[in-house]
Amino acid sequence: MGRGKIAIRRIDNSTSRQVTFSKRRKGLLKKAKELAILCDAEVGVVVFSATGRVYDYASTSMKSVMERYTRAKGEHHLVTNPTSETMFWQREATSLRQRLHKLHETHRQLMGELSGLDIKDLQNIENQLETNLHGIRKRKEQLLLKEIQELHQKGSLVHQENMELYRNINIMCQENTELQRKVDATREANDKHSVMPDGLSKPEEANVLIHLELSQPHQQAEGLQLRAPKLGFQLN
Amino acid sequence: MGRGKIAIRRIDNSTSRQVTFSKRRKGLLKKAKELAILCDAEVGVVVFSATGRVYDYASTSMKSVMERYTRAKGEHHLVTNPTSETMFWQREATSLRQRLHKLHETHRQLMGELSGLDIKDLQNIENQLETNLHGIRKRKEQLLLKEIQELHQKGSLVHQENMELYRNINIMCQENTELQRKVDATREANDKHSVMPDGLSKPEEANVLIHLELSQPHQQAEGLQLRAPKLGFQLN
DNA sequence: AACTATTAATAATA
DNA sequence: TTATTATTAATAGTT
Repeated sequence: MGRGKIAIRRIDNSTSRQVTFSKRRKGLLKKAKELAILCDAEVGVVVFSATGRVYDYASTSMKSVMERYTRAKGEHHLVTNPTSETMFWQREATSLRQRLHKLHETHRQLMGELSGLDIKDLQNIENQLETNLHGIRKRKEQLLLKEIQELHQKGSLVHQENMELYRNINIMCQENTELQRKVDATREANDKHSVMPDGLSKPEEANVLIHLELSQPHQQAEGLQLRAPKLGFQLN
Repeated sequence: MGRGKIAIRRIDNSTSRQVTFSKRRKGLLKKAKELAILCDAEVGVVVFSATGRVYDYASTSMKSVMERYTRAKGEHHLVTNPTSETMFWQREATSLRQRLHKLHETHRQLMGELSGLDIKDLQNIENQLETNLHGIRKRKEQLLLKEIQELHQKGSLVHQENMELYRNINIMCQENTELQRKVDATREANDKHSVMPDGLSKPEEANVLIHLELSQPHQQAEGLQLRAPKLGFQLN
């Protein structure tokens, strides 16, 4: 795969050997990485140049790769004879790794990895998903309903407060009117023995107050009709 | 460098992942070997498949490579120290346990364990599930359609066979009739110089044969009308 | 380091 | 798994 074909034997020319080493080392590590990613494999590569420099790649960690390797190859004595405690943890790790792998598979299936499944498998997963979807939606609905209920309660409280305020306003209005009447009555009594400075000003003031007295209850009733019934409906 | 370009990420399809693993593993080990030979390097490669199988290459020996590596990387006696080895596996187990736990959590959520999730979380999961459900259904539909198509093809073949059989029957009928005519003609010739023993038997036989000859094509046509058009419609 | 003409690897397919 | 083949990727030789 170059300008020419080369035989696979030690390159004599030192320079071109160096260059080739650099290029091919890069290529090898790249391929190792790709293999690990594409195929879900654990990969470790170690390269020593002729001059003794080290280059490496490990998809997980070189330590993990080496430990796993020696264990898989049954060459424990290469390292120190493992204690029973070490062996316990090794077994633990192996077991965990298997469980993890299995769960991963299952999870992948649920997440849409469907190749190699027949109709029956698919049907099972579909049912499972539908059940879960139902659960999710039910839960979501519950949460939403709860929130709505809370909002209604708040609304109801505010509404009651409103009612209270309207009542207060009404009372104050009536008090106001009462007071005005008293004021008017007092003035009338005074007018019997004092000259009126302006013939038009008093009647006008009185008219305005009467208008307010009559219109206030009307506005109030309208306000209640607009809000209270609506809230009442939503509460159910 | 194949029929198409592929992105470097885990291959979903399990079969093609396995095939790719096999090919690329071979390629990687070959490249490692070439690098070692061409450039006078010491090379070690270890590959674990997703299922846990080990593959390796070492230009010298894996033991040599690993020892040289650990030496070069800073006198890690960790590997040879039994206590640290135990600790390594403990850490490994802990790490695996954490990953397992996390995946379990995710999985549980997907499987309907919903406590502690807010509306937003739920919405996300719902969307995820819906997407997956879509995928599942699409895949199911594909499989079913494929099956239907295959059945149609089979039906079509059977139908063609039927047509063939009908044709054969027709031909045989005609031959039969022809033969009968010859028989009749021969008998008639014989009758000219021999006395007929039974005046009714000959004409009856002839009638029956004529009836068969006429009725067979009729049944045939009916059969075709019943089957061919139906298959034709379903095939589209 | 770039640049390419070539070879090698391999993805899709059977 | 194995084989084939159309393409892409790697790289040998060169600048």
